[in-house]
Amino acid sequence: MPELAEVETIVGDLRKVLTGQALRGFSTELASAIWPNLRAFSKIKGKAVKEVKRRGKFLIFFLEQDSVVAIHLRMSGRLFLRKISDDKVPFERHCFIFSDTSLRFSDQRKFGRIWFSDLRNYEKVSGIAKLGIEPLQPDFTCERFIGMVNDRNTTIKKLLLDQTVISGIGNIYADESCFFAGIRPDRAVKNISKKDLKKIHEGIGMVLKKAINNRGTSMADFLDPFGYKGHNQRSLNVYGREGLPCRNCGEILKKIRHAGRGTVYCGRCQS
DNA sequence: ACTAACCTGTAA
DNA sequence: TTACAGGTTAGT
Repeated sequence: MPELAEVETIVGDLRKVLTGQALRGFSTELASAIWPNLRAFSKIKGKAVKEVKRRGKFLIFFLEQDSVVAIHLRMSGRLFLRKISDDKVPFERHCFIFSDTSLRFSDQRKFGRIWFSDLRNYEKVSGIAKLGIEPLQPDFTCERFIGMVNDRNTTIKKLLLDQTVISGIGNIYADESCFFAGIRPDRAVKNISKKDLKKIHEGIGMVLKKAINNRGTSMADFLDPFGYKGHNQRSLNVYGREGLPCRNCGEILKKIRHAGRGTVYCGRCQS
């Protein structure tokens, strides 16, 4: 479910509420989803949250004494802030307990993962170490993007979805970025001109910034830690709009399967 | 490079 | 009953 914009929304909310708060405990009903094991998580007790950050689609909690909790929500993961005494949320799998509030990890499909490690190892064990460049950081320049594309035998959508190249873009924002640039998602990157690559680079920034300003895209599932939907679904041009007219030219949008994912584009505006 | 697998639920 | 869902990984 959550891509960069949704994770950024969650991180921003959690940062305000949880920074400085001390953990009192952790419980789970899905031990197979936590690393390394439940016993290790007992060490979070008493440690306060120093910082909450995002890297790609990961949420990272930096705790006192060089401890780190990394979370990946995968497809159906959600995080909710609740009072300790509140009822369980639907599909609740794990719970971080603070002094008054608790952070509930809900995950219908059980794909989400939590890692508990230290500063020296958390990137390695969680997979964060393999992540590519952050698309909203200043070092993601157009020149660097063109350099990444260089010589690759792949399509633009596959490249955008490859977390080891650029981190945080998922199915929604890959399709939206391609629409912005007027490029079909299944175009081979070697056939894309530098001018068009520049438009894709610009599109990535525009699409992601707008989505963050809109607090994420809620098609069916995404909710922020307070249970509210994002509203970026109103700004989407292609994702989820197959069979509807293109907002730019009126042509009916097509849906294909590409990179193993549903892929929507306008056959007239995108080539 | 593509597919199945990980899971559950919903819609066609 | 089958296909598909915003993600990733381990297999052919």
